[in-house]
Formats: sequence, C-alpha cells, structure tokens
Amino acid sequence: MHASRPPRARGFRLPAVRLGVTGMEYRFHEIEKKWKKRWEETGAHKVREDSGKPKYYCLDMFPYPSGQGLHVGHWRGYTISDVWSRYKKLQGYEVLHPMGWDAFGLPAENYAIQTGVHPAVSTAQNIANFKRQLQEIAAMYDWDREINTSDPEYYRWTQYLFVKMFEKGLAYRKRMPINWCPSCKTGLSNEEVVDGKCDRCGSDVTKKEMEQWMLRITAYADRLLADLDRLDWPDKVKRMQANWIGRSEGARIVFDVDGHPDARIEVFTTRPDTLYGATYMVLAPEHPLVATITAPEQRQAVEAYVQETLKKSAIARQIVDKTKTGVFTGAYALHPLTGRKIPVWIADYVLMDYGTGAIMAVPAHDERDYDFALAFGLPVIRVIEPVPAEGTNEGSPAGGGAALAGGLELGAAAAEGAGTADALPYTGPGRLVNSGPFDGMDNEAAKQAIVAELAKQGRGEAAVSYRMRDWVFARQRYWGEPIPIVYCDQCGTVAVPEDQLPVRLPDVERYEPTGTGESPLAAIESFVRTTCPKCGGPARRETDTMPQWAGSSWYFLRYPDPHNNREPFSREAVNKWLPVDMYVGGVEHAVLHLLYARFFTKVIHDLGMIDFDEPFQHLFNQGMITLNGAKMSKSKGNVVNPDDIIRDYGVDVLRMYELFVGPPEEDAEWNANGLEGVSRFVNRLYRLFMAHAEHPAPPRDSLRRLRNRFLATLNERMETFRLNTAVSAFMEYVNALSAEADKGLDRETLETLAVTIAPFAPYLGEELWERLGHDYSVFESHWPEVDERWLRDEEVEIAVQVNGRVRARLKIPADASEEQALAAAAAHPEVAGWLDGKTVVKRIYVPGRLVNFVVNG
RNA sequence: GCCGGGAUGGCGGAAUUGGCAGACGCUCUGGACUUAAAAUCCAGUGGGCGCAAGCCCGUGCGGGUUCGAGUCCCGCUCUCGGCACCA
Repeated sequence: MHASRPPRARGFRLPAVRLGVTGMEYRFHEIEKKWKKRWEETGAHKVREDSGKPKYYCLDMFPYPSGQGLHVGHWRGYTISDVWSRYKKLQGYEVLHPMGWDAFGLPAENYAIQTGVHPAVSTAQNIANFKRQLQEIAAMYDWDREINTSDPEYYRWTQYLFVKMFEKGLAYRKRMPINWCPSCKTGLSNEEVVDGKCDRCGSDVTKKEMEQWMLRITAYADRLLADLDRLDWPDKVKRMQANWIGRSEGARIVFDVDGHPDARIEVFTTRPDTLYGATYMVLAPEHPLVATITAPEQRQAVEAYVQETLKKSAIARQIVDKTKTGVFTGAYALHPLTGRKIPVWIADYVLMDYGTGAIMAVPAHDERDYDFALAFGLPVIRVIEPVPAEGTNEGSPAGGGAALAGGLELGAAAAEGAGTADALPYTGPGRLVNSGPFDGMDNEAAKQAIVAELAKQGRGEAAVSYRMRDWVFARQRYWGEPIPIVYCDQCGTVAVPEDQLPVRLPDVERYEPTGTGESPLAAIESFVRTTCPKCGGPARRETDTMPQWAGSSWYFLRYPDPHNNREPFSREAVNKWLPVDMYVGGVEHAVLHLLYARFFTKVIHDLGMIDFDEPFQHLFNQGMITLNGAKMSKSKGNVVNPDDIIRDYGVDVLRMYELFVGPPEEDAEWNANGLEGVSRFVNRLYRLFMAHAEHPAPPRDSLRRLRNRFLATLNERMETFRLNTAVSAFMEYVNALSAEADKGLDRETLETLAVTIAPFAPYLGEELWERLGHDYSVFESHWPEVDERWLRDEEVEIAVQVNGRVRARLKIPADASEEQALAAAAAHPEVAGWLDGKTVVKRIYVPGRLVNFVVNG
C-alpha cells in the first residue's frame, strides 16, 4: 500500500489567494472544470473528416471493462498515447484517437453464475465506470466513435466476418482433444488452465475429444512471418511472434509398415540427412494408425498407455520432468531407402498436433530420441561425424584473417576437441557415415541429396512445418458472439445469411454449463431450434460462442466508420485512416491479440475489402507501473487510485508524472515523492508564467537562444519517444527562465511554453494560452518552429585533456580553427603546468568538444 | 535448456557517431522569509585525501582495442522477460 497522505488543502482553498502582486495560486480544479466544459461545448475532440489535413491514427488497446476500475498503471499507456495524439494534432494532423470496450469475456459470465446478474447489466455498469475514469484523463477521445464488442450492432459484423471465413474454407470443424474440466463440465481454453488446474474451481484438467470450430491461421503462417519485416515494432515483439509461428524447414518422409500394405507412416523431420540413423519410429498416442498397426500381443499395453496419456492435460504433459515413457506397438516400419525393419513405438513425447504426429527417431543425433533409446535399450547408430572446419581458429586472440597461423594450430585443436565432439548425441554439423551411398557427404548437402532421392522414389519431399497451430475458435460459454452456423439434416452445415445477422445472444436463466460440454445456449430450446436458411426445413443452431479475441481482431477497422449499418466499414473510410500509425498497449498482447489482428487483416484484405494487409504500422509497448516491486492489482492490494491523485494534485500533474516516472517502455516504480516533485514543477511554471503574462518584456537574445535550444531539445526527445526526458526538458527550461525572470520574459517565450506544454498538460496549456489573450483553443495553434540560427554559439566551452584527463575548461570562438584551438589550449595556465617538461606526441581536437594532449616523459 | 533485455550516486533516472559521467527529479544538510510552522526562495549533496588550491578513485566483475570506453570486442556474475519434448 502506498503511504497514505493527509488530504491537501491546496485544491480546496476557495478564495483567490493573491501571492503578492505577481502571481496567483494554480487552482487546477477550477481550470479543469472550465476547460472540460469548453471542450464539450465546442466539440473539441470531434474528428473532422473534411479538414483536409493529413490523417494520423493513434490507437490505444481498448480495455476489458472489469469491475475493478482503473489504477494509475492503466493511466500510463493512455497518457502516452494522448500526449502523442495531441502533439500530432499541433503538428497539423487530423488525429483519430478513439476508445471502446472489449466487452465480452469470462469475468462477467462468472459474476453472472455467482450472482445471477446478467452479463449485459454488469458490463454496462463497468463500462459506465470505466468511461467516467477515462474521461478524467483529459484524453482527446472522440466518444461519438465509441465501440462495444458486445453490442449486437457490432458483433453482427464479427459474425459476418466469420461467415466470410467459413465461405473461404478458413473456418472449419475438427474433432480434437481439448482441455476439459470434469468438475465444471466444460471445455476450457488454454488461458483458463493454470498450472494444469481449472482456473475456476481448481480441479485437475483433463482432455476430451470434441468437435471444435477452428480458424485456419496456419494458411497465413508464411505471410505472418515474412511481413513482420515491414513493421515498425519493438524487436522483442517481432521475435516473440516469429518464435510463436516457429517455421522449420525439413522433409516429409513416408515409411511403409511391414505386413500392413495399406498403412503408411508419414513423418516430418528437419534432419533428413540422418535418415540412415533412424533406429525406431514413434507415433503420438493419439495417432490414428495406432489402432491399425498394433500387434495383438501388444494391444493391451498400448491401449493402457493411450488411456493414461489422454488423462493428462496438455499442460501436465509438458511440465513433467521429461522422463521418457512409451510402449512398443509390435509393428515394424520399413526404411524407405534400405528396407531395414524399424520398430514402431508410441510415446507421449511426440505430439499429435505438430508435424504429422509421427517421427523417425535418430538417437545418435537427437537428445530426446537418445534419452528414449537409452531408457528402452534401442540401438543407436551414428551417421554424422564432426569434421573440424578448416580456416577457423577460435583459440587465436588475433581473430579472423590469420588463416595460416590457424592452420598450424589445427592439429592440436582437433585432437583436443575430438573427445567431446565424439560424444552422443551429437547435434552439430559434420560428414555422413554409415549412410550407404551418401557416406562422406557434408550433412547440409546430404539433406538436399537424400530428399531428392526420396522424391525420385515417391517416398518423400521437402516440407515446411510450423509450430503455430490452427486457432481453436469455439468456447462453450454464454457471454460471447454466437457462432452464426446452422446444422440441417438435409443441407449439412450452413452459414447464417448476411441479412439474418446478427444471431442475437438470447437471455438465459442460468449461466452454468449444461453438463454435456455444451454452452448454456444449448439449453435454450427457442434458440437452438430454427429453420435451415437453405431448404427451410428444421435445423439446429450452433451453440458455441467465439473466444474473447474475436471482437478485438478487427475493432480498429470499425472506428473510422463506427455507425455503418450496411457493412462492417466502408472501404473508403478504412483505406483513408488505416493502417494505424501508432498503436499503444501492453506487451502482454505481443502474441495472441496482435497475431490474431494481423491474421484478420490479411484475410479481410484477401476478401478484397481493404487495400492494406498489415493493421499496425508502429507499435509501442509501455512498461507497467509497479508498487513495492509488483504489478498493481486489487487482489494484491497495491493499487494507487487515480481518483485520489487527481483530487490532490490535478489531472495535468498526474499526466506529467506518468511520463516523468521513467522511460516509457520500461517498468517503473510508483513514487509519491516523484509525484510531489512534478507538482512543484507545474506550480513553479504556472507562477512564473502568470508573473509575466500581463506585461511581457521585449524580446532579447538570451531568451531567443534559450527558447530555440529548448525547442530543439524537446523536438528530439519527442521524436525519439523519450517522453520522460521531454518532461525534464521543460524543467530545465523553466529553471533557466527563472534565472532570467528578473529582466522579464517576452511574449514568444510565453507562447512557446503554453503551446508545448499543452500535449502534456492540456488544461494548463489551454489556460496559459487564453491568458495571453487568445480566444481559440491552444490545440488550434501550431507547434513552434526552431530557428536554427539561435542554436549556434559564438563561443563554446571545450575541455582540455592531458593524457585523457580533464585539466581545464576553456572558452574559444565556435568557429576557431584546429590550430587556434590547440594554441589556446596549450596556452592555458592550468594546462601549461601539465605539459611542462613533457613531450607532446599527439594532439587531438574534437570541434566544440575537447582538446587532448598526449604526452610522455 | 534455447532466445532476448538489463546492471550508472542514498533513490528514480540522464549522457548524438566512442569525446567534460551523474542532466532532471527525489532525499538529506545549511541558509533566507516567518512570532512559529507550512509553502516558497538560495546554496550544497558519488567516494576518498586535503585548511585550501587541488589530487586520486569511480558506470556489475575480469581482460582487450583506443589519444580517449557507461558506450566497441572477448570471457564471466547476477537479474528480469519470452519459449520450452515442436522432431
């Protein structure tokens, strides 16, 4: 808990307290109230489609409106994006900076199960509270464009997009094992399984075979990977997505099964070069061939093992200690090139949903296969021998280029390395042995050669596999978009036609699952029973709903045209505003949301509905705010409520502190003293400004110089997104102006201050701007230009070093020649002492920076 | 295990392409104003030695390159993320 502070009197002091004749107290509550009202009246935050200005789309990741409300950690991202939006507006852009609600989701449904309050009701309440809190931020959201994913007028179009995918074959049904909670009697998504237990009740999660709606995201794997290159995103996020997609190149190889002429085992491998080292095969326990090929005497053991595996959840199967288990099927595969008999096993270290669900095991060159072979006494055949690469000489301190010297050391290095490189399993590069016609071949070349030979015989081909799986798109939950599909005995699986959308979520009495693994919708007869859109005969509705990720996968396309009731968006509006220029949000969505949104965008592009195929040009991940080193959360009891801070310090101070707290992309610890410091600064700025606003002084060079330097510094810090140092720049500038203030401040200094502070502290910016006599909003003005002339000095101070140590500082003309600078430096009395009696062997001059004399003796 | 980020005063953090380490803020100390306090303003605040001028040390640790390294290279330590039987 943060130190609770006594309520401050500052904000509540009512009479205008005059502080001498020069200034007034900064009464933020009055100022906030005044400008809030004015913005409302003038429609200050409405986007003007016809302004003719260049567009800028600055988007926040829209929140799930939880019952917890916002804390100061949430404020950080919203502040960053709003400062950026306002900055862009002052630079002359028409800025779209919208906000909405990712309003479907499990918490509302769980709340309904506990209390019976309809999710629509609790969600509406939460949205009202969130909206109130978000309006406190003073962000320039255009609330006319508010989006709610649980609104039928919105999810109608989510369903529409699903239908389009269904028509394209991108949405399909598949029977597969999913996570299953035997106590809650419901299927669970991976997110709902924590450490192998049900997030709701804590029971051990098992697996259950169920029909699932899937989206064929793997069809886009290549493009999702390749197009990352075009994005201006943090490397970390790109890397996470690339890892998630997990492309690997290799080969698909077909093995015949001895005594089963119809059975063929297909494997995927990245190491076709090790084909001659395959000493056994492994099928995933769920593999369809298991039932076919298992020998009668092994059947009992195999079935027992399969049952045991199915009991484990995917999670439990992964967090085990990796001890290898498995059972021999009694069947033998035939090596595609030698015809050698290879025993076929099943083991849970082979996963059904990666590759082909079967592998050729090469224990000599794969750690997992080696462990398994060791555990079950299977043979190990070495087929790759390490070869000391020529020309490399890692031990040489001189680095590359010393090929001859390296060659001489080669013998010793090879002998030394041989002992370790001989050990199995060996996964490095080398030369083939025990591989028939391929012996002696480099293993990389052998990959090609062996695949070519297999292809010639029709027993294999080059192949690419992805770690990423297709997207399980069905949930057995109430509070989500109904999947718009109807099952007809005559016509089969039929999509609900466009003109019958939305399929509305009906009211239900009970939100608990039905017990059959179906969603609560299955219990509503009036919902389930329908007529087939094709033949008009009796039909049943799909009762599963979409996952929470559905609505957020395209919401950014809706903001440009949020009230369109004929289509999800007009092509023209979306092509005008998209791609999003700046997307601000937490890194926790690095993979799921951002990958799904990219996938949807590409699909929508391929449907011909939009011209671009990447939604977010620039992504920025803000760091979290921590308190006592931990992420803020109500359950941990370490939240700071923004309402309290606003009451005591005002909105502008909180905004500036959210930036000043640290580099925006890094986590930062909340510190009440730091907030106090920012508050002091804002008050100092206000007093300084007010002391001179009535009667500005005539301009003078020292102020011009300060102003232009400040602007140049600020611009640089804005453009590099170092917003914490941008706040520092204001502090430095105000400190410098304070030192000059006894001679007065000119009007341009004051105007610059008012305009540049406005994105950070919009209320204060407006107030100061008005105080200078303007009768229009500061945000209708322009970000000031830098006059380069004032950035140059006639005189610069340089450091004079002797042997790299600073011995004196010296002012010289900025345009001094090297000779002049060196002469002046050598003549400096402090320096002369250090040069006395020494020989100067080298002189370095870095213009505007320093002189260095290298001496010896 | 694999991939990646980070380590700078009492604290949060600044430092263009290698060029005056510690901007800015906090904390603390002293002073001004006040009957007093709060607020505000002024000065100081990395460590050591010194009356002082000043000198020496100092950016996680050990090496290296360079006239010069927080920054570049090699080898470590600790720490924080992500992935984790993906064939």
